[in-house]
Amino acid sequence: MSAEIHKKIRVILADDHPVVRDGLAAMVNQQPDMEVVAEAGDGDAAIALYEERQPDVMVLDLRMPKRDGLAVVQRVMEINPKARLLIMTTYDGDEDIFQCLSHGAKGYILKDVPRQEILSAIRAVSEDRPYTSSTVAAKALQRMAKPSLTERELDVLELVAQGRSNKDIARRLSITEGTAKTHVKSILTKLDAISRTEAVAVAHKRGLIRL
Amino acid sequence: MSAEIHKKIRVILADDHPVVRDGLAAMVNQQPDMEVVAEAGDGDAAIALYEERQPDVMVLDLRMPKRDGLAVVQRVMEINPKARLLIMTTYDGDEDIFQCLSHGAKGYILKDVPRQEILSAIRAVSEDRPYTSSTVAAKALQRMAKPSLTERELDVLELVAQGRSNKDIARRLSITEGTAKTHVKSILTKLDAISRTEAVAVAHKRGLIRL
DNA sequence: ACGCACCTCTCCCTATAGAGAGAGGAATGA
DNA sequence: TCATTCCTCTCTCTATAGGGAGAGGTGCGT
Repeated sequence: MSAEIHKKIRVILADDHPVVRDGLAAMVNQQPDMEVVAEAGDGDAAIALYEERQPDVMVLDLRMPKRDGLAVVQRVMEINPKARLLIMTTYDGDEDIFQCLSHGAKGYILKDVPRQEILSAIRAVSEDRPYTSSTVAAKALQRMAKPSLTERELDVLELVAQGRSNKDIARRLSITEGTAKTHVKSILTKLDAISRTEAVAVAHKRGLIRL
Repeated sequence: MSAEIHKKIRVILADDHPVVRDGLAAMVNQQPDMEVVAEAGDGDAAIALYEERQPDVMVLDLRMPKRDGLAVVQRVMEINPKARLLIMTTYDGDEDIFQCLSHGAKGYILKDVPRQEILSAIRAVSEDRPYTSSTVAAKALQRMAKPSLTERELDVLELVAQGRSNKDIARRLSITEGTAKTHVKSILTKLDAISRTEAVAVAHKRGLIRL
């Protein structure tokens, strides 16, 4: 083996699909300048392995069992504010992108990008350079111009998305029906929707809710 | 243990994520009894390559550009009613499973299964034995007890899911509002939902609509 | 102490949704 | 031919949704 002066980029892969981990690991380990030091199949494992192995880069899927990618980003950034995290996922909703990037993820790419781009992204992030494709970045910028929902509104939105009536929502949240309507109304306004069903469609597209 | 004079199982992989194809291809090619003879990144390519290479097994993702997995199943079964297709996807809705299996797919597995199970499934399907994990099979059976939506109802459902009003739906489908309401009503009955928003939630869970 | 955002509640009003009970025409297959 | 399913349309009636315009309480940061 040729003695490299520089250390290899140490990578952790976190994705709940074994096949994806295999594919990525093979790609990464084939590169002379990087290596996979651990793999995680859920969010808790990702956090534990991050602390244990202190990798240069962690590649994260968003939807994982136990703890989703965003929660992992938040926790890891608490542990190490200089962590270098690359989100690699199929979800391209404004909200997911915006939340991950604003919580400190260094890059965000979609799973359908060509092999080479994934490796470029890992290298960029390892050097603390942000890597986000232009379409993804555009969505994050769009999202910044949109009003955020409050926590309570998100509570209500989730129930609306389940098809609950205002009366039902009120009961579940221990508020009056009128208050539930008030929340629904501001949700409609913020999402620029005419009906609750349209609000659900918009919210889903933006990644505000997971059905 | 009979001498292995048999030809290898010839496999085509169809998935729009290069990483997944890589992972699968590596796994398959590592086996002594199977080999990948082609890879497709979209539905049209999958069909074209199937005809050209006549593989023993085609592994299919459901959501692909140009033509989705179900459409590929339908087309390939027309071309060759004895085709051996294995669906490998993240979507576990009743409808997807039911439709694929009833159109002749031999197996249906989820992407989060362990490596070994994927290989077992490919071997089973290559021998024309059905392979479907118990939880997936259970959903297909559940689905059989549920009423199907008509084509027109699916048209309406899609617009309902976009948040359109009955009046709007009527305009777009060139029918009266009353007729739109009739369709919505039977959708609600068939999906066992109280409101249109709940119907959308149920339809999404079952895989009747893609948001 | 003040503004500010949020959550809560109220009253009134109109538009829409959804239940119920039909009925006619077209296509399909037994 | 007959039975069935689907699509279309009509009617009435009630419940719910959603717009408008407030107002009182909290907690927060300045």
